[in-house]
Order: sequence, then C-alpha cells, then structure tokens
Amino acid sequence: MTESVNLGVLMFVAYRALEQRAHKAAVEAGGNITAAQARVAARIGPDGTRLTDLAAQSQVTKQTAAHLVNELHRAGYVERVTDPEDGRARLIRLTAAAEPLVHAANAAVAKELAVWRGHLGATRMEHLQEALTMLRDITDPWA
Amino acid sequence: MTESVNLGVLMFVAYRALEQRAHKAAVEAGGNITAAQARVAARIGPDGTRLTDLAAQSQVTKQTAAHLVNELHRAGYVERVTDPEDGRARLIRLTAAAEPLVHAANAAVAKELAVWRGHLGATRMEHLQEALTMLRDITDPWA
DNA sequence: TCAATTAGTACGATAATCTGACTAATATTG
DNA sequence: CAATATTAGTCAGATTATCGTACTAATTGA
Repeated sequence: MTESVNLGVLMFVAYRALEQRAHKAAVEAGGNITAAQARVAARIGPDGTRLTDLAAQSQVTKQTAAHLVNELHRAGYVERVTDPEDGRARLIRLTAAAEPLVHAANAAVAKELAVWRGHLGATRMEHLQEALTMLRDITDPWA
Repeated sequence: MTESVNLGVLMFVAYRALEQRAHKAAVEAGGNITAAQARVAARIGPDGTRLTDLAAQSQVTKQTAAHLVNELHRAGYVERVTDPEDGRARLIRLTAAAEPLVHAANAAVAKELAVWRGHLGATRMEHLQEALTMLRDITDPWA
C-alpha cells in the first residue's frame, strides 16, 4: 500500500484541504456541525435530496446517512418533506437556519480555489477540473 | 456547501475509488484490516515511520493513529522498533505478514490507474498528476 | 543544569459506521 | 389484478474511529 497510493494520497490531501476549510468556516459561522454531518449536508440539492441518494453520494450506508441526517435535523439544519413523486421517500432539505453556514462554507471554498488557481495558473486549473470531471464517469457509482 | 464543493466532490469521488479498491484488494487477499487501518498502513515507509508522522500524513490526531497502529499490531501487520536517532520515538514498520496485502493493494491501484489513463489519455493523466503534485505545496501541512 | 519542546501513552467520552432484520410503498408481471 | 419483487426508509445493537485532556519520558537549548 506504500508507494502506489501516490496519486491517491495527492487527492486525499487536496480534498481534505478543501473539506476542512469548508467545515471550519461553517463552524466559525456559528455552526454546530461535525465534519461528517457537513459532508452529507453538502450533498443536499436545492430542492431537497432523498436519503438514499445522500448515502450513495457520500459513500456511506443508508443507516449512517440516516444517523447524520437525524443529527442535522436535531440541530435544525434540515427538514424532511414527503416526496410528491414517491410515497415511500422523503426529501431532505436545508432550512433557513443552515443558510449562513452554507454561505460561509461556499465563500471559504471559493477563496481556497482562488489560491489554487493562483498557484497553478488558469490553464492547469482548468485541466485539473476537466480531468476530474472525466474521471467521474468511471469512478462515481452514483453519477 | 452545495454547489461550491464541486471540485471537492470530484476529488472525493476519485480518491475514494482508489482507496476502496486498495482496501478491497487487501481484504480479498485475506487481510483482516479496516479502511481506516489501511489508510494509516499505507503511509508507513519502507524503513518504518514514526507515529507522529503517520498521524500528520493521515490527518488524524496522534491518539487516533496510535489506536489504529495498535490494532494493526494486534493483527500482526506492524511492529515497533526503537528509533536509533531518538530514544523517545519508535519506528513503526510493516511485517512480513503485511506483504501479501501490500502487494494486492498495489496491484489493484495500478490496475485502476491504468483504467484512468485509458479513459483520460496519457497527456491528461500527466497533467492531473502534475497539478495535484503542485497543489501539495500549498495544501499538505506535512510535506 | 533547568526550562521548554517533542514522542508517545492512558483514560474516558462521543461520533461514525456497519450488519442484520424489519415495515411500508411502489413496480412488475403473468 | 393479484402475487411477487424491488425500493425507501427505520430500528436495534455492536464495533470502530476520533477527539480532548492529562500524563511520562527523552531530547534540546539557553
């Protein structure tokens, strides 16, 4: 597992850098939220997202996702509404209380990405985005 | 936290794809090892690595790293030898028992990366490596 | 030498995560 | 259309991962 992880380690480092900054910003904005909760919350779409989809995108089991969503709910950051298209399902949506956190996290990520762009140059940055987007086709069990 | 994570989500997906394949291969090779344990084990250098360094590279606290190393030790995959350069420190090294797992994980990662290269083309793959390597300068608190 | 730093451990508390088993709603299909 | 299979989510229980605080021992530095 040693040297071969190379690319994996590189992605791990970059990914964590982004995630940590987003989480830190959310906490500093007064958010009572853990990293794992934030990771799930970040996948909630503007019109709400089903639990199963959140689980798939976060790459955890439904039970884990449900647990994290429960805590987000207890903290007041999400609500559950019945899915009009499927009586079994419920859409999880961010509440108004989550807005400041989302805003802070977004700003922190944007700021960090600007630093990246400054370091890499616009061209490399675009290439990075392009390569990762293409990779998604073959690595994302969800999209 | 929604749309801005974009690049972060992309890296998350690709990173997890690699990590999961490595872990899966290690388990299928008979390894009694969890994902978190494997993540730490993957950072152990050929001549052994100090606990503090493992913690920094895995981005967890010393206590967490120590806990995972303890379990790896209990399973027989690592040993601790005193660091000749520092009486306080001990080097954590992989044992012979870990070798089949390392081999299997390496092979799985190499295979996956070959798929990536096939999908992206050699040039994009190199650009990806280059960009991530450069990013490390500004995102890795360790290296 | 003695204070400050550094490597690691001990203990206890949470948080995250999984497996297995279950209910209810929806789809499929003969 | 009724029986069956699938899908969304929940419940319960166990294990693992992770952190904070506090500590010991070795090293460094003034």
